[in-house]
Amino acid sequence: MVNKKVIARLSSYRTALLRFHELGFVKVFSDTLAEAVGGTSAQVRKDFSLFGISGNKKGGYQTDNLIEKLQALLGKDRIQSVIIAGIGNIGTALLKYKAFEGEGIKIIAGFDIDPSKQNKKAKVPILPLEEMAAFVHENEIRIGIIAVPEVVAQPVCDAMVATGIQGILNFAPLVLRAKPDVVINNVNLQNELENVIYFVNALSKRIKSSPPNADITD
Amino acid sequence: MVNKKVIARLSSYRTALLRFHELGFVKVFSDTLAEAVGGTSAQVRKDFSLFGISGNKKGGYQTDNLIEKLQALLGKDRIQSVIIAGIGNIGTALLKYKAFEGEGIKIIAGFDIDPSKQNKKAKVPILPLEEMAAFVHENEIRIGIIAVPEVVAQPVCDAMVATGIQGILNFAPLVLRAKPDVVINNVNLQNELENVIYFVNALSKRIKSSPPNADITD
DNA sequence: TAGATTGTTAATCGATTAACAATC
DNA sequence: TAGATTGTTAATCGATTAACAATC
Repeated sequence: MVNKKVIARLSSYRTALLRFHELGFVKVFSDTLAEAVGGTSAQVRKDFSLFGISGNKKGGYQTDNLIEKLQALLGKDRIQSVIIAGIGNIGTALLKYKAFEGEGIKIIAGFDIDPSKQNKKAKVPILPLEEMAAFVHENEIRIGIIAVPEVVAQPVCDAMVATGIQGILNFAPLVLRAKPDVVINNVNLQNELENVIYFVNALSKRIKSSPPNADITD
Repeated sequence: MVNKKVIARLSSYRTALLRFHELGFVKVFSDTLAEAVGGTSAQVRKDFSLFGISGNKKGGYQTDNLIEKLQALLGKDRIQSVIIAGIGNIGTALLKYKAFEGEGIKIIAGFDIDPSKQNKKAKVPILPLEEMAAFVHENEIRIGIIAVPEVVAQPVCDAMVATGIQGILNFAPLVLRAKPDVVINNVNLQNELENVIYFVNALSKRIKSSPPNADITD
């Protein structure tokens, strides 16, 4: 059963492995990797076997080989070109986000209705929304980021899907709907912060009142 | 068992309910709410019962009463003051993020080592990191956001925890460690995008090759 | 009242972990 | 070889859903 959580762990393994590789580790054990990401060795092995990744019965896993396989699974073996709709606060931050560059993620164009934000000549051109379809076709883009205001997020999503985009990372604070063969990952910054707020409150209440309660899990 | 996922659903219920309230709904059924957030009615009722929220055996739930209870649980019944460390791309975006304002989340100060970013006189002052402890104490801040570069994220986290901050929303691309009574929510933008990339690839491969496979779940 | 909906228990489903045979 | 580690199966754990008695 491959779900979001498994893939998130794969990302974590990869990050840890890059560090191990940097440190000169030629091989790595499920145990070591588990400790690095805060999991169990059984889960590490299970996850790998799910993707047909195997190690050596005694010698663990070859670090570079393992990294390569994870890179391929996560699409890190080539540059991923994406577009972004909405050049506001979040959109601008993502456009300039350094960490994406080193990770093979390239935002190759932005789209916004506001003419004052448009700039066809910039290194990363900012274009009017109407040009999105043509751009997506011409550049064979499959993935888009939505960072527009809430009220226009669903129509912008519909427009993206209409161009043939297959995956969307959404920062607008609502759950976008699309046909089932489009992958949508909703990141809601308010909700993430609300989550922290809830558990901080719950924890401090617990200290004040009596019943100890270790129920807060992920 | 209260975990992150339950609280995330509470946030979703709240958003849906605000819309229903706007539309003039006085009461709402578990069924309606479930449909709005893409869940089941049983789960809605289960979630509520977990927090001692009850409705009427026939009449469903009172919309305004329900909203109020969720607000209180999610800390929306008062202004939540937070600070942010790292005034780079992400940090700046969050500082200006409109959606926070309307949601009772107030970033009341930023911290950065770069003197060119500091500005004690701004409406939201940007201060040197060394002043964080004093500021946190003076203003009784319990929640911080980390948006600093990866290499300094853990030390900044340690510094925050040392000031007494109890909850952290982390955007640096690594899993922060802290003592167990500190709540940490890691949001890794690269990983979120990697997730989309993986499923887009997996989906397109599936179309090309034969075995249909509905295994991609959340 | 009859019908509809809640609240909760029991059943199911899925994900994680423990355990151990295979084997390098 | 002896010891250690993988790969996988079975056991456990936890979360979701189905079902239904209570009841408005």
